[in-house]
Parts: sequence; structure tokens; C-alpha cells
Amino acid sequence: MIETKKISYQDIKALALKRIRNKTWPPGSIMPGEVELAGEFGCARATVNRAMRELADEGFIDRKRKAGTRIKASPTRHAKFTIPLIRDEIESSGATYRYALIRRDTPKTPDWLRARLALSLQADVLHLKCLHYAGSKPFQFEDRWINLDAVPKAAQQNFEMTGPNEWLVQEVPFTDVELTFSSMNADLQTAELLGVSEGAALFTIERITWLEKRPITFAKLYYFSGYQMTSRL
Amino acid sequence: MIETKKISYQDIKALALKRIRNKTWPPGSIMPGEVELAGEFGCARATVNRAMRELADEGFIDRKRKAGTRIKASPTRHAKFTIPLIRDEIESSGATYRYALIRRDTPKTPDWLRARLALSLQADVLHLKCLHYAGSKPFQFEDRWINLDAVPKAAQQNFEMTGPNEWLVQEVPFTDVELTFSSMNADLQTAELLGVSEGAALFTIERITWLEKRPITFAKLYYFSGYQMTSRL
DNA sequence: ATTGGCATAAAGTCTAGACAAAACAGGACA
DNA sequence: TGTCCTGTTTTGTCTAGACTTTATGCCAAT
Repeated sequence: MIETKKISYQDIKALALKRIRNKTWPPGSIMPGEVELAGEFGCARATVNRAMRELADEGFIDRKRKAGTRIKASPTRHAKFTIPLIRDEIESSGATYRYALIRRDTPKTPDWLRARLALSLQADVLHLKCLHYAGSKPFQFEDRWINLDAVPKAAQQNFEMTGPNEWLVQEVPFTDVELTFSSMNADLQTAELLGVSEGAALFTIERITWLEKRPITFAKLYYFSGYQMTSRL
Repeated sequence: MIETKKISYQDIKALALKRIRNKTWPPGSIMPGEVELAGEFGCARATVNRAMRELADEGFIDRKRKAGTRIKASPTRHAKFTIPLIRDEIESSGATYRYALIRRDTPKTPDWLRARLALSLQADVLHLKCLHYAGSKPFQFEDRWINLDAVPKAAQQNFEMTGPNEWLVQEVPFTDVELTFSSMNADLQTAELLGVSEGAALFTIERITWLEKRPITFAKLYYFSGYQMTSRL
């Protein structure tokens, strides 16, 4: 007899994707409802539901109650890449990780930072500058500001052995992160620290972290020239 | 009487996250099994399963059959940000989108490209250079190579009115994408095109697209100086 | 000690059915 | 005409139970 192997939600996903790609279900149109598909595939509606839910998560379709499921005209693919701890990133490349604290002070909170993090007028901050090395080569320069109102115990930490990121991840919970990628020409000071010539193009990340609306920390990370970040999706 | 509202998988997610953050379930440890949790919350195992599955997707926990569910020592948060079509990106910023084709030719396939895409020796390619404007300002310079073996009908397309990305997304299905972000100093030619000074730091993205192992296209995208890409997670 | 196999625990998936929530359509009524 | 109400459709979620798959730990045989 014909052995119809039991169908899985992944089969359904794959099949639906195929139909989207070959335009059996053309972009902009409504695809059959869950009940109908469950009938066609001979499975429970929950199975179809899971397949469709994942396709919606991945940005191929839009689903609305009552309105049905619509194929997106231009599928919004979203890159999903991991932000590794810098130590892991370096060590997994085979190099040895080394950390150095360059400076630690508690200046008067600068206005740009207060604005950026929406800090209150009397909020104090801790300011750190550090370098992360891969072997003997500078890998990343970190310019870090920590909101002492939200993380008072950071004031007791000297950060000479452990980088602030590593310490924060261990000690301070957070709920939200904003990442901004950009590119800039190295100023003289940064160039010297990273061992590149002034004006070299640097890949930079700005990272802000909150715990339920309370700003925890702001970091600006400058990578060595030539750094690249890759993601597969 | 005390009205215990029915618990949802989202409640369970939130609760589990709280316990991870306040170290009720410390990093590296194993949390209770699904059956046990279902008992505690008075819900079906499937509900707990969904909550935990999503937490695993989001990188907070590791799950293994038989071994149980383990809290990750350093949660691998992954940024999940959308790569919009350039037209949408520009138009949603309020500016008008304009496209210009600069050059279109079919040169002998360069060796670096053949190597990069693992092209066969006789594969032909179409090479395009184009500019995308936001209003009157250059926004992105696109250096695009299309594998004519995989996409023969691209040879019939003149790309004078529509950008290659827009055309490809509509016409050619793909399954895999690799994105590489980096930063570089503008060479003279690129600087002129983007209207910046030579040596300016440019944010760049390299994008390779496949359809089931077959390379479709390679694009190198140079953004105007000052561009930044932001994602919330 | 090392290997091989087996029982078992845990997550992974599926089913059939139920109710909830959203959104739309059409009718009743002012 | 416009407004409100009500029914219907479709997805969203939950339940209780079953079976599957995988990894692990243990025990027995080398």
C-alpha cells in the first residue's frame, strides 16, 4: 500500500514555502484557511497552525483573525544574529583574550549622555575606557558609561581584572537592548589605542541597556579596522 | 473567591524569565521539567512546552531531550533586525526614493567573484552599478553581480527603471542569505558617487543570496557617511 | 577500565476538541 | 444616513492525552 508517512509541521512549512515561491499562492493573495489546509494534509489544525505561525514569525506571511492569512508582497526577511561576548568572540577565533583598563572616573554626567539615556538631573555615572586584545593586537576599544543610580554596586568594582560588560552580564539583569551599528573615521586618540592610522574607518556599535525602562548602561564599541560581522539567515 | 485567571504561555514565559533574572534558577543549573512546571502552574504540559520553546529560541535556555532544560550561563541574545528594501527604508524616513543605473556590463567573471560564490568556470555574470537617492542626496551605492547561469532572464532586463534588488526579490526565489557588515574608507570613485570626501568612513554590507546551494547574486552596498542601522531587542 | 546494550526520563510532536478574541458584514433602529 | 448590535468567520490559545525521539546513566560483559 501507499505509505503516507505522517506529516509534520515542518513538512507543511516547507510545502507552503514552496507554494509561495512558485506563486501557487501569489504575493498579496489570501491562502486557504487552517481548517482547509488541515483537511488537505490530513492533519490536525494545530499542526497547520504551528507551521503558519512560524512562517509569520519569519516574515513570509501576515495573519489576521477573520481576515485570513495573506502572502507578503515583499517578504521582510530579518537577520537574526548573535551578539557574542567579546571574550568568546576572540577565543573562538583561536586567539587569546586579554583585557586592559585604561581609565576609570566618575565625572559630572555629560549632557549628551543624560539626554541619550533620559537620566534624571542628579544621576551619577561611572565612566570606563578599556581595551580588548586578541593576542597582542587590539581588537576593540570600549567606552562605557554606567548609571550608578541603577547599578550602585558598580561603584565598588574596580574593573581592573574583569571588563565591565562581562561583570554587568553576570551581575545586573536587563530586559531591553538597543544596538546601533555605524562607521566612523578614527580620531587621533582612538587610532593610537587601536594601533591604526588616524582617519581609518572603524566599525562601531553603540549599545544601550535597560531594566524595565531604567537605563543601565551605555557603551560605544570601536572595532579594529578590518573587522567584519557576518550572519547567515 | 480568589479568581485565578487562566494562565497563558506568555505568563509562564514572563515568570520563567523573572526566575532566571533573580537567579531562583541560577545560570548553568537545570530547571524543573515540563511536567513539574505544568503541575505548579495548573496548566497543560503543551502550554509550558510552548513557553519554554520560545525562551530557547530567544537564547535564554538550552533544552535537550532527557537531559532537561538548562539556564544558559551567558545568555546569547541575538539581535533580530529587519533588512528592509532600500526603497521602503528611504520612503519610510519621509524622503522620496530615486534610483539611477550607472553602469551595466557583462565582463569576464572575475576570479575573486568566482571564488567567493563558488561559480563554475564557464559561469557568466551580469555586473551593475547603481545609486539610490533619498531626495537629492545619495543614500547607497550598490555594486551588484548576478549569476546568469542561475538567473538567465536577468540578461533581458535593462535595469534602467527598477533596481536589481527590487527586481530580484520579485522575480527570483531564494532560500539562503549571508550578510557581512563592515566599515571601509571610501576610495576616490565611491567618494565621488556618494558625494563625500575621499577616505570617509563608509558603512558597508555584503550580501550573497542562494537558491538551494546555487549562488544567485552578490552585492556590495556602500552607505553614505553617517548612516546607522539600529535594532531593538 | 572499557565497551555495549537497555531501560528510562525528558523534550518534541501530534490529535481532537473546546473556547476566546478580533474583525468584518449585515440588519435593526434612530 | 449613520450608529449600534449581533452573528459569523478565522486565527489564537488551551487541554488532556498519546506516541516518538534522543540522550543519558546504569549494568553487565568484556
